[in-house]
Amino acid sequence: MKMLIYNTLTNKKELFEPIEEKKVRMYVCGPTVYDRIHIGNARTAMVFDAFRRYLEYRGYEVVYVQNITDVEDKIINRMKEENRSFEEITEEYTDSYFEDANALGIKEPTYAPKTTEYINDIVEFITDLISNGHAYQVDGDVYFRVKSYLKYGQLSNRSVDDMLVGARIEVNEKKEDPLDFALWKSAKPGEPKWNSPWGEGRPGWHIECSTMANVLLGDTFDIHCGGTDLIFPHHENERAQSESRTGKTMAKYWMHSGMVEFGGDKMSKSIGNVKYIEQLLTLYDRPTIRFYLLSKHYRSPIGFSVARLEESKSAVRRIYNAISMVEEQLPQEVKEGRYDEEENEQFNAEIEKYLDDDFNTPAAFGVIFDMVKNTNSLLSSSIGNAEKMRLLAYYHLIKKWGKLFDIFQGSKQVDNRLAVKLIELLLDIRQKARDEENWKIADEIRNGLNFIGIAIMDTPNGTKWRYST
RNA sequence: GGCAGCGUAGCCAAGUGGUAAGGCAAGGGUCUGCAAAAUCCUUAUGCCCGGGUUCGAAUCCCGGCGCUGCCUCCA
Repeated sequence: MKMLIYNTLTNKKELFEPIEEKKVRMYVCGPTVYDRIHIGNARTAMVFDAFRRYLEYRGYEVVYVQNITDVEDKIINRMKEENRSFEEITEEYTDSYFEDANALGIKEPTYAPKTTEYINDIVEFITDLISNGHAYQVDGDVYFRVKSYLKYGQLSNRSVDDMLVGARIEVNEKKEDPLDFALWKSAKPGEPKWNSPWGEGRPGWHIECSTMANVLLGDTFDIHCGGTDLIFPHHENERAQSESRTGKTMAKYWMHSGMVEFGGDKMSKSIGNVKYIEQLLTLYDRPTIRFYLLSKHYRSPIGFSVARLEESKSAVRRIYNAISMVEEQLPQEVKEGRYDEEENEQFNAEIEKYLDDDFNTPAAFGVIFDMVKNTNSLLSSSIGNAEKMRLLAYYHLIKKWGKLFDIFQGSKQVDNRLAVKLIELLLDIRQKARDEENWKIADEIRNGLNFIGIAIMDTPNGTKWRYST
């Protein structure tokens, strides 16, 4: 097995070789808890969670760290705007993050460290940087000395000289150099604060990730992930801090997921095109949203629109229908669990081939649809035992990958016997109406059931029903 | 201006040297009392434009054009 991943640090696909043979340690930049998460936040979380699932499928033990940033300017702004306490805000949005992530089928990280619980480690980290000359204190602030880290700019492919040309660098007379960034900020009245050797204050934006990654994953770990918008300055600065402190490589591979674009504009708070996951989940189910987000390569930008979600909904339904039809037509064989192993292996290998190549989920989905097509084709013709075994090979394989990526739900289980009996009763009545060619009554029942989410299919083998999405 | 990347059918999207996967939509069948969120088939002599390399290019090189992200709020 050879797995390739695109490394932002080198701008090319590289053979993935974890530090420890069977273990992968990865860090994903998680949410700042000042608001509900939107589709863009969800993409990053979902893409790397899916990649984690695949690594686990491939036999790696994955230590997956995704932080919760609960100290940050945006939280403080929100505090002021809403006149609420710091704790109220961070607790509310930490809870809502996990609620939304859970609803999307994103697995719990191995560790979900919060900045506020690592203040001592952060202070220690900064102390080390000051003592080895990479940081300096001015009044109650501490800044990182960018020019002391020779590789600064390597991750984001820019030179220190070019950065100085940019006009957006904040003028701050306390800094030795305009490029230097804050490790520790002294507290202003009313802001959350912690004690430190430099006085009361709070950590800067980047230091918490460096610290928590170091504590939980060690000086050098395998993969550092996040959205492309974090490459600069966030990841560049994290790397500078960490490597200046340890003198070692922080992360072997840097993976970045593309942005979600809304109407040609990036989904940012300032534009106001926010689609909260909370809202989205009332309109589309989890498999549809997951399929949508995973149906484009993780590194490319993805357009967000109702049309795209509708497409995904139809596509997922197609997979689901094929699976359901096999279960309906071959219930006994499905239970027995036998299938054509050669056929299964062949298609499985193809899916793995694509996923091994920089986690190409859209290409892998293509293979699933090939199997769906084969399944439907076999189902609609009279077949012998060999074909049946092929059919079952597809069935089990589609279910396997569908489950791994959670892109379709299994048959929706009916948990209400009374409801089922009522549906069956209505279908009996409808059948009687149909026998008498009373189409008005028959259609009324069909439309009525349809309205409450029950789809009716008249087939040569009788009337079938299923839940529609 | 700098850096990274993108431009493939009506829409979405794989493919990065060997002759264009897949999805949605559409059209035509099947099924049906009519239907369906069911199913089958069909749908790019061509991959932004112009050169070049090659037996062979969507794929590599050069030059354009257009688009996106980042350049201290961002996942």
